Amino acid sequence: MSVREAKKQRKKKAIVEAAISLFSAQGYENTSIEQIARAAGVGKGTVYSYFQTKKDLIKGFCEYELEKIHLELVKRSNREATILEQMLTIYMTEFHHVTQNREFGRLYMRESIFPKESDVQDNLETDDKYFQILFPILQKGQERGELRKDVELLYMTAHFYSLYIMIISAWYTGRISTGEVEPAMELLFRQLLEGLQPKNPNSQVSK
Amino acid sequence: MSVREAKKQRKKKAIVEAAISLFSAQGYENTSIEQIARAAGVGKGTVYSYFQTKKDLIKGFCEYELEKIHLELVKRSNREATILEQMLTIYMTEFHHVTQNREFGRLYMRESIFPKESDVQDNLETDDKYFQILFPILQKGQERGELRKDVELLYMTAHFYSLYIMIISAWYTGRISTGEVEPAMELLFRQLLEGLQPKNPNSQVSK
DNA sequence: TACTAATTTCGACTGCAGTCAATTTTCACT
DNA sequence: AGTGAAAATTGACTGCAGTCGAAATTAGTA
Repeated sequence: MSVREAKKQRKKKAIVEAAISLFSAQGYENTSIEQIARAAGVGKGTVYSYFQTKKDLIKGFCEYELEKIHLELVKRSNREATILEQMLTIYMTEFHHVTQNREFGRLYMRESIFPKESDVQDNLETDDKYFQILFPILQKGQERGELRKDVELLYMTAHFYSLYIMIISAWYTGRISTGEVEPAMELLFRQLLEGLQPKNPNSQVSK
Repeated sequence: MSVREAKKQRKKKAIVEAAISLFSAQGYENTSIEQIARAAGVGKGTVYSYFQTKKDLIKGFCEYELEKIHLELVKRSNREATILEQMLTIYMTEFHHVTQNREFGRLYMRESIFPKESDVQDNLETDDKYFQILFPILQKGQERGELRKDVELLYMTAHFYSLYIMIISAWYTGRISTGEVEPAMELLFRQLLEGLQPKNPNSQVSK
């Protein structure tokens, strides 16, 4: 790596670290780019040559965190568990990280779920990494007969992911507390697997 | 109504209308509060006495639109149709309005699904209106034996709503086109009703 | 009507995100 | 080492969101 490249990497890292540390200490809104620049020992313009907007700084951090989460998931994964258990593990691990970084998580989800026209494509590769984790699990579920074979894997992931987003939203809006997340997720996943229709329309029992 | 009240109402309306017209003409980002104020014939400070932030102007507009949507839904609703059909009608009507106001819809969904800590409670009442529309439909579905009786109505709505958010997100991120929304929604809703598990784990047929 | 208190309106002001032209640093080649 | 082109860095500058205290308008009272 050339001297130039090395310097760039070092500076980029310094900027992200300064940003995270200041955001954590004073909050995102209360931290100015100029503060970050000074803390990182560079000029304001330099920050903008590495990150196009202030929000991109968050994204830099979150993508780094996601990397860690994905590694953690691979380690934790138990291929012998049921689909329900594996999905719960995956999404609860993810949720755990969100609780650790509530504000960052919120800003990140906003951007990745409803992105500005202009930065749509950035997120697509992050999604790919997700699919790489979920596909084999769900595929195995189909092979084991736990999941229908006539539902495409992409749709399978969509079902689980949509419930995850929904629950996170309910948590952010205060409709459910931290402790209620896991039971709610389990119940919703279970209902998703079983379906909302009665198995036998004429003989259902109220629970 | 006192003279003062009447004036306030008129001004508020003038401001919202000026905002919508300018946002539509030049986009949200390219419109300044000062422009809106001038167009509405008031001072900048006055705008801020009616709306706390620029985003609130969007919310004012969207809530007005939602009102219209809800009325439209009540008119359109056909209580004899299947749950699948009714849910499709409701969410496709909503989606139609989103397509008409792509940018507003995006900003609104961001705010309502992942709101800032400080304005969480504003959205809760809007949600109530939703439930008022969905609950009776789903309840009837339960009575008719189309839906399980052992799933709470709140959870029922959560399932459908979560898929809706997911699809909207897929549309905003360009993963699916406008024309693909309806078939995707129908397929996902159908899968949700049937469940992701095979009915009979040992005798499923690949489609 | 006249006077006072309460409410509303206003635009000058502050602070920050993001831009850009000028300057400095790095690199490739002699 | 010396030179010129390319890339990186910088902070002064622009434009706008949001604030705030002073001025104007309205309501209440006699």
